[in-house]
Amino acid sequence: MNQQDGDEKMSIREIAQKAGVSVSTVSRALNGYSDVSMETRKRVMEVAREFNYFPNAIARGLVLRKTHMIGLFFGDRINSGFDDPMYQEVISAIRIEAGKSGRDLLIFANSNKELSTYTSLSKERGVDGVFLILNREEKLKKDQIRELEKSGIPCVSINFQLQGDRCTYVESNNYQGTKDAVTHLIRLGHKRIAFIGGDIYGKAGVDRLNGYKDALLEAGLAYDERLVEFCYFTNKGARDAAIKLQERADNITGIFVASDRMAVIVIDTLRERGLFVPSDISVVGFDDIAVAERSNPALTTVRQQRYEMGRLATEFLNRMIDDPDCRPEPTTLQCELVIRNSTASIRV
Amino acid sequence: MNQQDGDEKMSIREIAQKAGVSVSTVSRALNGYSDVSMETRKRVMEVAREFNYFPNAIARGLVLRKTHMIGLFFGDRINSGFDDPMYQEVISAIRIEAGKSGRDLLIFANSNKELSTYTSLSKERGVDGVFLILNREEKLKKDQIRELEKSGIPCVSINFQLQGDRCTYVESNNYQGTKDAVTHLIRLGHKRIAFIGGDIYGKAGVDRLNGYKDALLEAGLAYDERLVEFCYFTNKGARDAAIKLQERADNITGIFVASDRMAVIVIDTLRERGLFVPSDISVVGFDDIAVAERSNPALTTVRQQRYEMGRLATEFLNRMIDDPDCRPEPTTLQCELVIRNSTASIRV
DNA sequence: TTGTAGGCGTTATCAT
DNA sequence: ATGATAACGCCTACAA
Repeated sequence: MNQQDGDEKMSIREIAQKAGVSVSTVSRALNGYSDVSMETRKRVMEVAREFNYFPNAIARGLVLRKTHMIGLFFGDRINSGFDDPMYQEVISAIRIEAGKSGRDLLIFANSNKELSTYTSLSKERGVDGVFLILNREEKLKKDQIRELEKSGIPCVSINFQLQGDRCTYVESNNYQGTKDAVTHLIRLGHKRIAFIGGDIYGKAGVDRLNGYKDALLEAGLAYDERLVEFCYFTNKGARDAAIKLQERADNITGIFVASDRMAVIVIDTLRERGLFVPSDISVVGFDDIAVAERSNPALTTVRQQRYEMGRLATEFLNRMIDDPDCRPEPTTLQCELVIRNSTASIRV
Repeated sequence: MNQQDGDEKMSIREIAQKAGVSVSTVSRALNGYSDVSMETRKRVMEVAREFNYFPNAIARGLVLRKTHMIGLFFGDRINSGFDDPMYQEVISAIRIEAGKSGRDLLIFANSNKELSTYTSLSKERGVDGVFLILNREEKLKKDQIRELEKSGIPCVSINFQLQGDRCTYVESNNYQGTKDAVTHLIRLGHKRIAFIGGDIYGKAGVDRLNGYKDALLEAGLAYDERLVEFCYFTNKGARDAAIKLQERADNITGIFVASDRMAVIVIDTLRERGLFVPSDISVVGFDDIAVAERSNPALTTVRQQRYEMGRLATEFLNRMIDDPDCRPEPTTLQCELVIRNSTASIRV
């Protein structure tokens, strides 16, 4: 009705009409097929531009079975996804890298679908592939994960294991990172070193515990169960763990904590109880998020390559999407120990 | 081909067949229409569950013209979206609240579409509404924003103005927040107070500058242009601004900085130049992100209601999507001055 | 209460 | 080089 602007509904049909060609010719011209005359193509492109026409991605997705959308599953509010500074940067990298290859991101958010699974949700939305960024969910939703592994949907996870023909994962070297951290404490003269882990159910958790054990072993230090606590990456968990540890085992002089967020809470808790870091106790964290550098004392921690994790994960997913037979090897990224002021030589 | 599991393609047709009814009956049964017998409905639902059937959202979107997806436009890498801790929490809130009303989030990421606009991208994907979380883009992409305002697409922006029948926005009270911060400095005895703004082009920037000016005015202090600097919320910008200010105007004893991230850099820069906070200079930031509390000295700052911004924005967008005639009033949320250790009484 | 048929906007196949 | 036409999976008149 409106002859001024190319607004409102503009379908391929109107473009065809305005350009005086058939619908299929428009499609071919716009999609860069070769079997269309220069002249026609030019005219079609002009009309399309003039009326500000872009093909409807929904209709296209229906027939092509490809949406150029990548799905993103997060864990719960506290532990991952948008709310964890560590994963935020991974996601940010994913967004940028996925964008470079012409894809958008679909964040699965709908919480009214109790019966749905990762697989059914992915199929409903028709995403070309998915990222899994979870934490405790890997234990809680084991069945869903198995289903997804077998679904044939290209899938990459961060910091936990996924196995299947069309799955792979990118992780940090949690073993080495933890071992380096604990060895650092040992070199500073610490012998009673505690371990506060996030969880013990996934590969990452196990790797970290093993890194801790092996560091002790190599230094000829005995492994003592009473020095080990787990909590689900929550503030309260960290606090309780610190207290429990301190009540259960005295003369602890060093603590490895599985995340910077928890490490900071541990330091607060110790301080409340009259123990100062690093003069009384040394603390080393994990992740190297922004607060680590700024907190007081500045945190000694294990840096994960956040951007690279996201970049590589995206590269892997892209490859799997583009080639059905490709299954990139799971990859482990090195961590780097960043020494700041929360660790010090043991007092003599 | 596979008679064991309900995997692979399951369309409404197969369900209809298995249930011994027509396609339309399945559709009606699953969508809770009343004109279908209890018996039939039950059978259909059973078959659907058994074969793990969920209607394809793409096909559905095509015919219904509703995707239950909400689009999200971010600014560039540095300033907003996933990379700014302040906006991350807003986005997190959006995700949760949108999820409650049964919608998923589409993050526009594709960077190979130079010719596209917010409007064309939104129409292509068929999102039901969009959020705009920008910063400097509001200046750079003015035309696109105008187009979007007129497009009829429900749209809510955060911390900047949007006008149109189907647009609204949620902002912080940037004027009052800034005024409170500067007044706080004045009460501490400061008279030479500088202002480092993020930008001056949007309403938020202007409001903050006005808050600064009015605080001075009410205290009978003169406004001095040489005490005002702008930078685009970048680390380098903050650093340069601090240096410029210090070289241009001596005896500054207080600085208002438009974001915590910049405030922290300003403090670093001053320290490098032999000026200590708060003993030599008081600094107050904006946002109250996580580092503010932990940084050294802990930052006095203006807290924005991040979760509430996201929640309210989502509520507004939901309303506009559900009711074409609804246009929620733009809303301004109060800020709270959080006093910590980066501000102190002026030395006598 | 149920089935039939048309259409949502696009691409792909097959003619021409 | 171009044009009909049949999908893609679903919903919704309309008819029965």
